[in-house]
Amino acid sequence: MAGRKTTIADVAQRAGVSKGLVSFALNGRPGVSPETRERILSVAHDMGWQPDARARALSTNRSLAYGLVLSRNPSVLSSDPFFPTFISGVERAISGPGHVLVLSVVESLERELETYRSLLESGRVDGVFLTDVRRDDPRLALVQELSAHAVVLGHPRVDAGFPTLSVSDEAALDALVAHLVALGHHELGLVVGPSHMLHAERWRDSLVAAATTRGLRTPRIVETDFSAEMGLAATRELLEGRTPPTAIVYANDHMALAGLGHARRAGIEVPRELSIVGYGDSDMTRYAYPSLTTVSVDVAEWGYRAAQLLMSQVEGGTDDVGQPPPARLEVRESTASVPERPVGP
Amino acid sequence: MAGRKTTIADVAQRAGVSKGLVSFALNGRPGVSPETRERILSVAHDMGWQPDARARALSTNRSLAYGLVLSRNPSVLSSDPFFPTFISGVERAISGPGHVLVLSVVESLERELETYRSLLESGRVDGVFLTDVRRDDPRLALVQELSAHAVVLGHPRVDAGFPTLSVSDEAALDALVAHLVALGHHELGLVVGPSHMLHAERWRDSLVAAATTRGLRTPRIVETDFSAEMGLAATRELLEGRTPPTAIVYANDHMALAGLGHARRAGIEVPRELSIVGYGDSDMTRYAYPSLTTVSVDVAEWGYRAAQLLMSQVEGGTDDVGQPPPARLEVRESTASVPERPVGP
DNA sequence: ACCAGCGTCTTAACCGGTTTAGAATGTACT
DNA sequence: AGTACATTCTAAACCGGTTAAGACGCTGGT
Repeated sequence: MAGRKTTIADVAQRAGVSKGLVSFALNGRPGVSPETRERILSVAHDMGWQPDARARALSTNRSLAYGLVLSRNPSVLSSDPFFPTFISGVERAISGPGHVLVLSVVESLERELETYRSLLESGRVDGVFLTDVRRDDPRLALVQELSAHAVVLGHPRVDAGFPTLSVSDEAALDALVAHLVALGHHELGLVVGPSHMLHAERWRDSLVAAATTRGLRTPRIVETDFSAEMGLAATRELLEGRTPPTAIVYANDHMALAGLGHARRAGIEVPRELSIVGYGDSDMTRYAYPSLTTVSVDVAEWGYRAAQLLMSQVEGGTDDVGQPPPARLEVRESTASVPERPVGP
Repeated sequence: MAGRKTTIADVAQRAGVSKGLVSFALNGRPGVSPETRERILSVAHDMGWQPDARARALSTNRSLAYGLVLSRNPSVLSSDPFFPTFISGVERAISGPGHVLVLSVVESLERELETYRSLLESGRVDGVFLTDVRRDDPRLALVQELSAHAVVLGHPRVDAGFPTLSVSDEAALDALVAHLVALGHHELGLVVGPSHMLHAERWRDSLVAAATTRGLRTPRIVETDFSAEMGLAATRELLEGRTPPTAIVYANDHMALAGLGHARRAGIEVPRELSIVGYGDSDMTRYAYPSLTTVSVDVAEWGYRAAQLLMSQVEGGTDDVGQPPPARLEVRESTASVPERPVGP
């Protein structure tokens, strides 16, 4: 009894009109008399008609789908709150109009590029999100070559012709440095992300700039891949130096938490002997002890706007959805006055 | 100069054959002479032909896409390592064959059901993953009604006719209880997930069973929604009771970490005065201080097999991919001998 | 009475693949 | 030579929608 799915032709036959008219009626286009439209709609409803996404995609040359490809390695990905949050924002924007997100996780940059290419060339998606933009990122060239739609997440330093959406965090980072300076800190340590990622580079530059304009020495910098493991190693490296920093700022929260764990294990009291600062304001920063001072970024809103921007790009509109709200400093328990004597052996 | 995408018809014309034959050649089907096949393939390659996923989906009635709908609230989702890890496993299985994952995040159970329905009815996906199965879960009826393909993540207690894939954890949970008993613990606290979720219920039952068979009193149980926030509240509730437990087992790692934070804040030393156990073995358990004793679940492998199973279901095959490896107890620093005197005021 | 113009509806092509029926050709067998 | 059969290929229908072009009837103006 299940039978075949009811198609637009079934509806047309039952309503006694042509396929084309049914299509017009269902899409609310003019040229259908009110009574007929009414009848078609009710027949379609009675028959439980649902549009076939594939057929529609083929004839309109629109999939109503958007692609996101993640190339972070699984272990970083698992503890990174960015993507789940970002995605939930994206969904909030696209699910209303019935659009859909195609997500891909890959293990290498080559596969990442291939995946973007195949998603776009096969017409599976109408546009893509580009996150973690790198220097000379081949994805920008690819998207341009395919003259596809894209939204870049990151900072406008990227000179590609794509709309860009970024959370401005200079002010928050400057406020953070001001906060640390007010607490008496002179020696900052920075645990940064991979320098080939533009946003990691920019984050570092913002902090260095804030530090120097506020009269601090150039911070010690250790580069990581954003993983908790490297966050831990970076912490150790910083603390074992000749003049260990009295405050360490991490490029994400879980590296900061790993650093916090290391400090405690090494018998260093946080924040009395060492101040620790995260980035992102993920859920766990609130529940750690001490709770983590961090920089709050409204990632869901970022995703929401990025999706809106991408949709409007595809529609050909030039809607300006506006930039997401700037980052905010969130002072919690992990930062305090600098200890009287430097930490260390 | 970009021009239109090259279609199969372009290739046919250039190779001097019919559309149909090109299709046969490209799909490696018999009935094409070796030389012609060769020629067609090389022409297709030269012209940079790529199949159009939409057209193929329409004519084959297969989208080569699979759906996953998450209905957890964004804050839980952001710190939950399950899904990113699961998804990375899924991707590893499906991306080879060129299939794709459609991900959706919704805010309510009604929307969840609607989303599954629309994904399946519109033909956007060929099958779905069902996670977090609940009692009388309407999704099972839905999938059956649509006679769609699905793989259930969770335990075979579900009597639906769908293939089920679950990580067996009874042995690990029993080993965990044995471990705690060996350390002298008598009073266990359990921080469980929502009781309407079958796997939460099952997790609780397994632990209660292990506890009673090992001669412990029935553990105190507090139910949560898996969020760190409720994990914290549950910890407080347990510790403020008349006879507080000497060990608390949490249904996931980030609740355990929140509990750990609370204990430390309350001046309770872990593990000297209180043992804490997580579940899932997420990355952060290693980097916390003390590092968290937990139950290790190979979620990526679970996702990998689930995807394989789903693909084989859709192909009509009855491949048995086998169950994922069982959970393992991972003893770290957060469990130790029971304190001489009970904790508390 | 005629034509213009409008609103309503149908026809048929089209999107880019897959697939079935059958044509054309060659080979083997009787 | 005639038939049976396999191989290779073509033509055309089909998947389920969208959409351009045009048919048809009605109204109103002259």
